[in-house]
Amino acid sequence: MKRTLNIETVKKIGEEVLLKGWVGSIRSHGKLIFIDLRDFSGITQVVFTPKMDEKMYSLVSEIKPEYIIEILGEVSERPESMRNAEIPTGLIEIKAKEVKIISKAKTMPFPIDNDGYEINEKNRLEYRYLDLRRDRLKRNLKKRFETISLMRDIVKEKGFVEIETPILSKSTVEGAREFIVPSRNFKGKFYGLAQSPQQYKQLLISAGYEKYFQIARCLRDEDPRGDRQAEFTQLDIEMAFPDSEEDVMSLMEEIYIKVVKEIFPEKHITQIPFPKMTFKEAMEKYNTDKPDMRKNKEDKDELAFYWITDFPMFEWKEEYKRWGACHHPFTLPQETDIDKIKKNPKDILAHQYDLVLNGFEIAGGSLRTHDIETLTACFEVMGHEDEDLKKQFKHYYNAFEFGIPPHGGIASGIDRFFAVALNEESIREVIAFPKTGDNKDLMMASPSNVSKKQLKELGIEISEDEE
RNA sequence: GGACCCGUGGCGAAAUUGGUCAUCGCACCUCCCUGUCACGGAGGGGGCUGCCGGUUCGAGUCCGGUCGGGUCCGCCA
Repeated sequence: MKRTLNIETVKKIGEEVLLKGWVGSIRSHGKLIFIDLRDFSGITQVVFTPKMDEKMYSLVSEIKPEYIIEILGEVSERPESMRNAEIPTGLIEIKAKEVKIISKAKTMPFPIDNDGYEINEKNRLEYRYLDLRRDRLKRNLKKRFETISLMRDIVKEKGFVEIETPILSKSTVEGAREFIVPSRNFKGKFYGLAQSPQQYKQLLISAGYEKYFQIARCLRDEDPRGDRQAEFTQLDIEMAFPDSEEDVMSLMEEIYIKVVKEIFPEKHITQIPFPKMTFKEAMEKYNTDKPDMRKNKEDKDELAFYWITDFPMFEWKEEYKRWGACHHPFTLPQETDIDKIKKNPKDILAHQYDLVLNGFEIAGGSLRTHDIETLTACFEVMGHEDEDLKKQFKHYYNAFEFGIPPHGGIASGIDRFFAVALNEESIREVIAFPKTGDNKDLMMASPSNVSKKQLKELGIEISEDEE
């Protein structure tokens, strides 16, 4: 007999069904026993009485919470007074005829039938596979999937093509610290894990893939925060021949408006079209480049999207005593006079824009430089020696020499969006297997030691003295 | 790299100024219960208070260190 999902039972009153799932609460009244059976679709109440087969009935007393069981029974409408309006299947219940225990379960180390906010995260992360059983995380991850699915549909409709780019990439001096991966074939050399698909997507543009997108995994070896993980997901977009920044911004805007309308209908957006503010104005008025522009901060359902534009091109990096890119080195300066760029880096603005939501930066993008002279000037400002630069970005320069159209794009950190949209304080609540504040995976106990053999193959020695 | 917060049975919390205070709820085990849906009732087991050291006649309660978790700054092109 084919299995019926819990949610489908309401359509099968009077029919015999086979249900499979996890045991939730068990309410025994002696002879009459109720079990809430849980599957991915929802919960159904199953009733056991002594009328059923004697052997089967005695088996019921062995069932404990979180056992996985199979129920053969009849869907029956509940008498008026016994209906439960709280659950979608509250109108019916299953009169059990047969029961089978498929998998037993130890007692859970912490409750999973609540939201789990009060449980120490150490425990939740160590037993993440149990933590994921709770409704809150199921709901979050379902919404996450629905949103990503819709995002794909929207950009696909507009002719964008999703292309996967390498995770195993190259380490570069600019940007976030990368995780590095030792090469076995070339001892002493390392890959860098991609901190974003930035260069790849620009090269795809040069190759004529005019509208690119990717639900892309990015990795950065920086210290995490409540809104940051070493490993996170971006909706990454790039397009050739944009008429202006507006082309990119309006696309991202359209995506988020649709997502809110269809996936989060209970939410309302403060202002459409999304208002714009220059970086200068934001810093002067709010002393931050990601101001929280909600009108009523008590309102859980308010989403205040805001564009911050006209970022400076360069910023002084005190640590290295040189100029660095405010966004990234490929950003197109608003100044076309190369001499001015070199002479007054601090005054140069960039064609760069960030999307802010309730005080969180949820997207950042720019038009990119597409002529070698400007690109070279920018690198010179940032103090890279010419030779050094050519080595680092050789492929990039070469590609430019073969021609690349004007282009621009944006990347949206969707974990952050989900955290805000799902009223979660931390993005860990919208990621299935997140890591701790020092990038440990408590469940897998990673990072971990590797064998001497593995190290030898890689030509790596671990020094004994750790200072 | 830095600052701050937290650490009591499986989970969550409580223990006046350091002195029978290791308590409560949930969970767990046993028994009773035919209409519950956070079922109800009776009884029971389980901790020496993250770890190490110090102060004190005496520390869960004070001090130092350490380990673990969190928040923030740095960092995050």
